[in-house]
Amino acid sequence: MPQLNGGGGDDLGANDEMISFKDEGEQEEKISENVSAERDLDDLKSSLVNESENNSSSSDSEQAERRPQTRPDLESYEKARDYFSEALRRQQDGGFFKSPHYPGYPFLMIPDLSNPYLSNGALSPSARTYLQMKWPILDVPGSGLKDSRSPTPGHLSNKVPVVQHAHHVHPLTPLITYSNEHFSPGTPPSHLSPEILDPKTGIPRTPHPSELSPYYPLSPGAVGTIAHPLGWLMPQQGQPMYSIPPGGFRHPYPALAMNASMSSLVSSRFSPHMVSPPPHGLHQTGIPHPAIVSSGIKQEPHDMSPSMHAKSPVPSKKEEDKRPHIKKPLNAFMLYMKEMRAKVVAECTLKESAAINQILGRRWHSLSREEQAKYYELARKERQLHSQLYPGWSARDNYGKRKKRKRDNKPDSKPEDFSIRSKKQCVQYLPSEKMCDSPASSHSSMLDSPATPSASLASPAAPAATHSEQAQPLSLTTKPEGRMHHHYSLAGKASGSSSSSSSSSSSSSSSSSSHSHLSIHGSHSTPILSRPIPFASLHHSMLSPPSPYHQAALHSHHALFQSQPLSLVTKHNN
DNA sequence: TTTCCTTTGAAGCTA
DNA sequence: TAGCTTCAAAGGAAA
Repeated sequence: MPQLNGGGGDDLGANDEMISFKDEGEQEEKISENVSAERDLDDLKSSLVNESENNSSSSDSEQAERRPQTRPDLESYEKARDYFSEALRRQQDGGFFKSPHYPGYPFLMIPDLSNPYLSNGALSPSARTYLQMKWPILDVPGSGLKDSRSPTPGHLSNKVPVVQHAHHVHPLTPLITYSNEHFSPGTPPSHLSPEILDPKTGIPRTPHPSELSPYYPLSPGAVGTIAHPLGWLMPQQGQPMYSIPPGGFRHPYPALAMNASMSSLVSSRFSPHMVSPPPHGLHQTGIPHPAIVSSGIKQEPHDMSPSMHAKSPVPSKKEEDKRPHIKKPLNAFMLYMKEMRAKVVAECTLKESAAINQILGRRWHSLSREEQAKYYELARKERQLHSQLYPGWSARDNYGKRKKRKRDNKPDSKPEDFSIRSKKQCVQYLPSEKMCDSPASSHSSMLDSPATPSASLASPAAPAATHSEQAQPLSLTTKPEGRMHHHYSLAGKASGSSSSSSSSSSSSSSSSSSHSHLSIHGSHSTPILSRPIPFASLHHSMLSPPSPYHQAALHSHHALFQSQPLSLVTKHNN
């Protein structure tokens, strides 16, 4: 959401972070973000179970009432115990699950990138500081850069026996593209070492390539030829986001080559003049930007041939096919999602990305404005880097690369029809009341999200108007159909006010994902201001002073949801 | 094997 | 310019 600075720039926007997702009747203090997150997960899981179990028989209210009971007492107890113990442990560990530490922004904190190490080989304080930042451009899979306090996978969660990559990945690891440290000839300082505990032996070990950041990963082939230093570049979660084709590193000691090229990369990125796009889609460093992928949507690293260019002026169809697919830079939420996904997965057995994404979306909204601002800034940097690496690239280039979704091929579907469809589909991942309240609790984030990253940076304060969507009763409705926004556009146009159409009944689902329905959930930033400001929003954002606002918002939020929440939750039966 | 689902945000497109 | 669409990640589920 565009930062409305008019209001004095102070954050009216950070309200949502103050709104914790609580179970019905839960009034106790928000113990910790972890706990609430755990609850979210639990709720989501429970709701999923409930929905499948109660799919066709129970009414919304019934289900809502019954829902808490579906959770066995024992399980609840254990979960609660786990929550607290986990929260306590994490606090003791330094609060890994506290908001990630982003003391500043990389470009502001690079005192001496060319010589990060002290004479004794230790990382200089300045360099260390830099490394702890997220460097959007330089992706250091070096999860090892993670805060030393970060728990190792082994103790992060006892629920997940397997190594959870993200756990030893620095929160912003995805953005750390390259680090001198990682490409230095020597072994990284112990405190930055990517060591992780072997789940079996408990002995620290060098993480497997697959456990490292996927952001700028090497191709499997490259991996095999590169020793430790480049291990930092290994994919984290199987599928590399950005791959380096074989031959990407031609230097016998890629680490050295990378190290040498680092300064040029850094300087080029932040020097006044732009860097001309490297040939073959490779950066000057010889490492392609993560966004470069082969022509296929999900492409393999080896698909990229040296002959491929990031962008050719007038490519023929054939050439176009061969041309590497330059992915869009990740936005703030995507960066956050990449970072947190593994954590969410680790915290629960839930594996479905759709469900996880819902949780992540809620968490995202629960983040403080400052925390979100960090991601926005990182995303901005990422875009900046992307634009520098691929000056001619446009998001349009990727249009049509994906196969059109079926729903897109239903132009004549009427809103009514659509709603029907949505009812059937939305159920699957809908966590019930929890999900419903999530939008309400979250609206702030979108409000907070800067229209432009720079704006957010300049004034992180969130626009007051945006808050409006908070506490929107309508937000309690369930999500109809994924991708709804595509369909909703019809309804939105017809109704003029999305809220009216979607809110009409509990059955009709509003989609948090629906852009046209933002007024309901307030999930999208940009258009919000133009839309009617909900009463709640006025109440929350306009009338409440920034500081007290959090409290007010929280209270309002709870009051609102306690008064009318679950009834609005609809269950769509398949 | 392909597409869907789900999330938010950025950018492109359209009227 | 407002509003809508597409794509970005991820991985299980469904077709």
